[in-house]
Amino acid sequence: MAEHNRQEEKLLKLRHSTAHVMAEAVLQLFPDAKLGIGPPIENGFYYDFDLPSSLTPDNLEEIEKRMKEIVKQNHSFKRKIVSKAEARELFKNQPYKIELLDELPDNEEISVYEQGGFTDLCKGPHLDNTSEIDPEGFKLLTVAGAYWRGKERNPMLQRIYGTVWQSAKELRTHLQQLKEIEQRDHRKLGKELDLFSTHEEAGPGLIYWHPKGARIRLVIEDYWRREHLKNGYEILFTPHIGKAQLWETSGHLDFYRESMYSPMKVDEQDFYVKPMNCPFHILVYKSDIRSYRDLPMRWAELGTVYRYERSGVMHGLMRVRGFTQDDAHIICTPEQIEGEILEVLRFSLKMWAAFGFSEIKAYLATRPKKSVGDEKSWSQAVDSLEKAIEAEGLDYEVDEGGGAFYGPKIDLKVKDALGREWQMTTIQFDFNLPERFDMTFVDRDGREKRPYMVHRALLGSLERFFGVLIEHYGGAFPVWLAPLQAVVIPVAPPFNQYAEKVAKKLEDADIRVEASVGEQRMNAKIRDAQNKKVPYMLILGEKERSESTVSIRTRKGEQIKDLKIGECISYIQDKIDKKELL
RNA sequence: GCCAGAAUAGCUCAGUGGCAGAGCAGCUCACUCGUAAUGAGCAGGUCGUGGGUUCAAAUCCCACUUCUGGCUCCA
Repeated sequence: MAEHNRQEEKLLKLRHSTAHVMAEAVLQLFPDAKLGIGPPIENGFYYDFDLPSSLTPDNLEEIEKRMKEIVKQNHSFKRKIVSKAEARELFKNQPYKIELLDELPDNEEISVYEQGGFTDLCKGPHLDNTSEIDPEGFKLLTVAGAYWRGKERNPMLQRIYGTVWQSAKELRTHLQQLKEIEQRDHRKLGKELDLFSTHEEAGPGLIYWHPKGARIRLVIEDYWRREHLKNGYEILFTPHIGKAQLWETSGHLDFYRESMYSPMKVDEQDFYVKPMNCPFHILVYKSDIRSYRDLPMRWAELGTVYRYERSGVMHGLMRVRGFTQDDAHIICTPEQIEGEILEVLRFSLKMWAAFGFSEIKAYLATRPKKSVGDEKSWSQAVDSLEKAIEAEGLDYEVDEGGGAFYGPKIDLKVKDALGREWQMTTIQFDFNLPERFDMTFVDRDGREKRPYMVHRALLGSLERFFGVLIEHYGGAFPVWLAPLQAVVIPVAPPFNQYAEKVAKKLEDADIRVEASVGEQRMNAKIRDAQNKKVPYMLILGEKERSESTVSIRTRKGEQIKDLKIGECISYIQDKIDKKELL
């Protein structure tokens, strides 16, 4: 562990120091550049510059070349402590640095690092010498706009992102990884595999599910509904729009308006498209007097919501304006809450396992400064969340004060096949809506009491989940999810009839299958099926026809020969039932 | 929303002011072929949209739309 930390520490220094070298190179090439900040980040570093003109890819190459020269000059990184006045003199031409200086508390030690002719205001730590940077171990990747200190009112600087590693070999591995990420990009695969699209003429951030994508969604939804019904949930369907008054009661028009689509006027009334399902579920709750005997209520809905996202933030399926949440609301008594939370967490983990995700980390967000609800409820809520995480033995972090104003929450991040974390599941207390809607239940003592309410989405949204799923599997879905599970390929046209017969039998056994009886040659058909990432290709010719068998070729290229048709069907069905990859 | 870049055939892309191209996919025809591309032919475009400059615009300029990389945002 100590060794691990030392490695981390070393990488951090390397990255931070390379950022300084880049800043030096930029200043040499553009003496008027004003420096922002340049920290190390995951896999590399960035540095922000205020420059009179925008940087081009050619500039990046120049900068990179200059950096290599600097590195080879073996400058040492020298740390110096200076007074505020000295620092101010040192950075008199660097307004952003002066701004940072001004904000440092007076008692704090001010350090600067110097290498070659370049000095930067910096806490450190750094390497001892530029020679510790492998000139073939780094690469500048992209240039992007970034607001000074992340504030929208501030000027926009140009940020150069770079990656740096201890050796050229590690850099190559990282670049290979970036290529792999690009290959698996759900937008690219979505097009190649004909899964979904968006349309310029119809509006951004709105997803069209094509037959193959929709097929996968159907399988996901079917599984989701069945599991919910098996786990004590009821399923609701609610409308897509509601009157302004409803959103006033819920508080959405006060706190969430900028994320909502503009209202439409119908019969002199303003109607809003729903950005959330909760108020609708609450209306169902309030349609009757509820007894403690009725609780807990667990109501789930695949509810399609629309939220206004700023134009620059949309991203494939991951960030959209219209999406379907796998939403549910649990309404229960305070005594029931601990058990309910534990059940939700268990259910969630089961769901993730089914879809092939096993590395999961929890993030517990507690009470922020501004919040509603009493102290006792909050601490009970946080307590039940924490207990559930611990009972499931999940790795977790606490985000102190990171909860919403209306309640604490657990978010789950799942790790995909490339080791990237995605925030998906959220389990969220709500002390606000039950109050606003005056939700009650009649308790054992005959008195009306306020129930607890928990929002939860396991997969998050179907769109985003689908995006993650595509990238996790690189488009090669496990058999149970694959839109097409098998293709029957005759070696030549005379066996078309037998191919169709086999396909029919699989179809009767609920396997999604096609007979490839076109005029192409067998090799072309195999290639075609391979490119579509169909799990199984069933090859057949004279031998198979005479013996009523097939030969399976998996998309990994493995062959299983001479299976009777019935054996082939049970083979595939078994893989489907067990939710295996192949 | 902001900064920067991009948009050419269904897809991937070439084309820097002078007749709009290629490969794949599609269609037609031929072929009895055993585990990743058989061959030949045909068809396919208001060069994202609108305006401007020019004898002439895919190409230069302006606006808009959408996408990409970031920033910001995500009660």
